[in-house]
Amino acid sequence: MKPIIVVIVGPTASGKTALSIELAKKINGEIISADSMQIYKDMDIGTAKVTKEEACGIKHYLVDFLSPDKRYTVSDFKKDCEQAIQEILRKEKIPIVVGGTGLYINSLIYGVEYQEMNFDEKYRKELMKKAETSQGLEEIWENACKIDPISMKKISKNDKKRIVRVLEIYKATGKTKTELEVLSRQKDVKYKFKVFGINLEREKLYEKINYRVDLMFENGLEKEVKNLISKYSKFPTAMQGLGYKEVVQYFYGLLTYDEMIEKIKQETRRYAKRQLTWFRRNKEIIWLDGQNSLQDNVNNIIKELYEGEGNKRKT
RNA sequence: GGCUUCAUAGCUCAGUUGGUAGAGCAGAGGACUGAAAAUCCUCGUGUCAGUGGUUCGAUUCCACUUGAAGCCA
Repeated sequence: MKPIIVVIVGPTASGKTALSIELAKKINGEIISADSMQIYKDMDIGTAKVTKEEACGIKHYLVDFLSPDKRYTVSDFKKDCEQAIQEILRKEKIPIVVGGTGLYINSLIYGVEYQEMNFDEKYRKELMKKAETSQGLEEIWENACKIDPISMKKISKNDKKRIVRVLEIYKATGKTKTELEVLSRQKDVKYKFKVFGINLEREKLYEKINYRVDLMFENGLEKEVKNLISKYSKFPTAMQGLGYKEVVQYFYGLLTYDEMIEKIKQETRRYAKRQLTWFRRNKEIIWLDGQNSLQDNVNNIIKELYEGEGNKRKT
């Protein structure tokens, strides 16, 4: 029988961290983060990383382990996450995967298999440069259509990143994105995932987000960003983090202090909306009301896990 | 108190030489397989401040009322 893995998703500021820790205490679990920004070291406040006190001694995996000048991708996550799952299971504990990065979550629960592939930075830069002009963009769009018309049906003419990706895949592997996706779905999923989603009324969620951004500044986000840019010289992905780029713009005088705060709040609200769109698509998610008490939601989760087991035994 | 200007979508404002209106922002929905906190797609009816008048017809012209801003006392 496949081991059960608990997965908790939800938009930013919905209360995933607190819930996962309470749950871990109750069911003897350990936590694996599925968050594309919390992986980075020296980025604590802006990513709302768990603090030592919050963690209550519960072990967290895939948090705070990578230098911000390093690249990290879904395929790395998939590999690292499965390794962490193995390790937790070996200790006879229950893995709890928690995070808001939908792409990472999907790679895990749908068992996407990634082939070995080298990243060609020069080629990407070349393509991105071409894509800057509308003529160049048109050109690479046509190339991509010739290589992989099936994938291109779903990709907008303006979606630079995805067009570039189609070309990158072909250059690196000689296969099309469509072919790779077929290969990626060949293996069975190794575990049984129970996915829980936290949701809140939109207004309540936005209030929490706004409050959290204010708190980040009280806790010294500016100082954190200052330290970050003095310590590292390049940020292939870390500077995509919400909050970080806006503080940098503020340092350069491109935004006033108030504009910076408002922009971070707004971008975070939009991000939360995108996350909800992503998770709502997954019809297997069991939704929890973020306004319930932690204990209630922990109990709801445990009940679902137990019922799942019970059904298995009967059949 | 007098004069002037303004009053249109949640906000900032266009516009209609009289035939009931449209941008940006905000917001909403969606997509998503190696950058994903990224990237991209779609969506605009609102007593055109109120009341009356002129007119076949007024958000547009006129009068008054209300509110805001400015100038003069």
